[in-house]
Amino acid sequence: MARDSTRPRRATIHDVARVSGISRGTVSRVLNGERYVSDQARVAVEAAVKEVGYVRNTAARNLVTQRSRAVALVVHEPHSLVLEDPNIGNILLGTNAVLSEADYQMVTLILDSQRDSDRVAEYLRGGFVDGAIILSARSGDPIALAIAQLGIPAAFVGHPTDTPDVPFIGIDNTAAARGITERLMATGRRRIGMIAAALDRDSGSDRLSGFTLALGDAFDPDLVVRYPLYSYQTGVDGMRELLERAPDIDGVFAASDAVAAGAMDVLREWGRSVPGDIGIVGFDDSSWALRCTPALSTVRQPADALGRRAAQQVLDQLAGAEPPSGGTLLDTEIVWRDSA
Amino acid sequence: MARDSTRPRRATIHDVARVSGISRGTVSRVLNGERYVSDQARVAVEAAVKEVGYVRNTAARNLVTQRSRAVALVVHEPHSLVLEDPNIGNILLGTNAVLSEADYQMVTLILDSQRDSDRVAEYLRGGFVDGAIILSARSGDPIALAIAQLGIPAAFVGHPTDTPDVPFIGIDNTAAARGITERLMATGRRRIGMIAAALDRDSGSDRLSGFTLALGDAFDPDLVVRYPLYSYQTGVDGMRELLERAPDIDGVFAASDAVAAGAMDVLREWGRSVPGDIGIVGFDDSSWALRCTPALSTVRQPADALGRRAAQQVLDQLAGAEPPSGGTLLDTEIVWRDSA
DNA sequence: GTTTACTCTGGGAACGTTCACAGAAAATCC
DNA sequence: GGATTTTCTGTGAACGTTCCCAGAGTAAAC
Repeated sequence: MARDSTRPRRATIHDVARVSGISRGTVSRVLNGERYVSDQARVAVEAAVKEVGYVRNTAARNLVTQRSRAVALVVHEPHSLVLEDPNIGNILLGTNAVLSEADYQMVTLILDSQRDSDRVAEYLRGGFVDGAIILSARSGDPIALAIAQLGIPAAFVGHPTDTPDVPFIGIDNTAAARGITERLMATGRRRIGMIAAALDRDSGSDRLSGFTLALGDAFDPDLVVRYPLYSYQTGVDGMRELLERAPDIDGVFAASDAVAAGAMDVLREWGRSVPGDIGIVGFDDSSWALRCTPALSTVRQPADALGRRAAQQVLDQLAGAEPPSGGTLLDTEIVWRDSA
Repeated sequence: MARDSTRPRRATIHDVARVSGISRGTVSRVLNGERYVSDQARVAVEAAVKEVGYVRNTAARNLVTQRSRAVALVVHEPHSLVLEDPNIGNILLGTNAVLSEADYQMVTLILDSQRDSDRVAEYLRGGFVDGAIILSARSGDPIALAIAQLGIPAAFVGHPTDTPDVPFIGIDNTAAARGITERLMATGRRRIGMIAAALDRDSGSDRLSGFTLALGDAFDPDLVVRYPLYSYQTGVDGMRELLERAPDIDGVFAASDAVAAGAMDVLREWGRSVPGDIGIVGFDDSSWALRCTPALSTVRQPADALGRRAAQQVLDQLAGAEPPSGGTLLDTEIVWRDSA
């Protein structure tokens, strides 16, 4: 290619050594801010670095130090969900913030199919990254096993793992769901239903468990409808089904804010007032919540903090800390607004 | 750290050579799928690779080949917008799909402040990546200049650049806005307003230009309200302002779907029927559009394709192609639903 | 004044690949 | 059957760092 011939060879540490009249070893020490360097040498090196426009070659350094200063963020979700899920973006930002502050790169791996899954294992084994943060909704994820076997510093975001060696950062979906359901019950509702979703994921099944626990004896299995996805459409379909099954329903716990939004639109359509006729609560405190009319009561999930904590956990392991067995559950918070 | 002592040294190409009884050079040829390797040697090497669990050391390869097989995705947006913008996620997925198919890594750099901007330039110069894809909403972005100076293979997503050397992939916001406005006029509306947003970005100002062009002599500056962000709240505030200024308004072009959603909720509040009393159109064809009632007529923006094309453009340059001067504008499509 | 400790420097070796080259072996050509 | 081409293989060198060691100089301790 034409541009290669015109682009000058990049300056190396040897150029800096030559120009500054200081040995390669000392230049390296200056570059890494080590002790035992005279001021005189430091100044000379810094001047030479500027003069020749030196910037360190990452590959060479990685080769000799046997690390890459990069951490993978593995997003193991069907592609469509990556966009739907209001938390993933925040987790990503949190992770990125912590890593870049520690001068680490974030390498994003988005994978869907089984084929990809093998590819990822390959990367992780290949030393391309020093550690990994895995976003995965399901327990028993094949990636989990690969990570545990590799013994690479890692952390899961989202749910307890089967592998005690790999720590996780998550929230207690069961307790949170129970909490907001109890709060809904405390408003005096008698016939409370749930639009459950994503029961193949821990978050989905745990939220249903929490709901069941809260209701106790008052639990009526007929008032639970089940759908595969956390989505607006799930809310639309689920609310219709609930209204047909139990026209006297007066409270609904929607498995996510998006679900709640769909449900509220159906309620409006059916002429039921919220919170007058029926109280409704969601989960996530995503941008959906404020956009509903009336504003949605929901559980705030600290997505940004999840990402930050996971990144920090990996950095700690990289610094030599033992990974805590088990994991960390971050606190959720009930945000009570006007929908119930 | 304890785990280091237990973790065995990783197998190298030398181990493969030793076990297979084939020389290092030939092993390398097998690994890279080069010609001039006997079947016998190939089989022996493949067996040995499996036996010792060999996986190539990326750093060593990068060092000698002088490339990293990684491309940076630079997202230059305030953090909050990264989440709000319905297109960024799709662009990211498109980019990721193309890169990973070509066996390239995607390194995501999200930056906000000026400090970060310097850091990114440093990475790009440091050979950490072979190329870069830059998502930037504004022309005149400082990153643009840095990229152009570096002469590193790159592509912009989103808008024309000031730097002719760096190609861009975008859409023609002006033409698209003009198109949908004309379509709205064709439904017989007489008093059409616009809720304009993000006029500091090319997309925002171009959409306003398109609107102005479409209306021609019928353009009434009083019927344009301006807000800083593409958001639901902008739609709420903007629609109220328009209704106060011109109670007889019968058509609205909202600068984005989110804006349109906010506007529609205000219209419902004010008792104006859509599309009976007033027709409304948006922009993006994001998940907002279908979620509105009635479903929103809007302009479909091929976000996934934008990401794909940009990635392909960078890969082509990496393969030796000359970057096209100027750029590529992808087609948009009017999606006509029920809101107008 | 000798030991001991600390500070600073330079250069060899190594990290794990790929590439270029030379030469052997096999296939093809006249 | 010799010359030429093609296929295949092994080895030395290089990529640009960091780490380690040896040694020189200087300061502190006895």
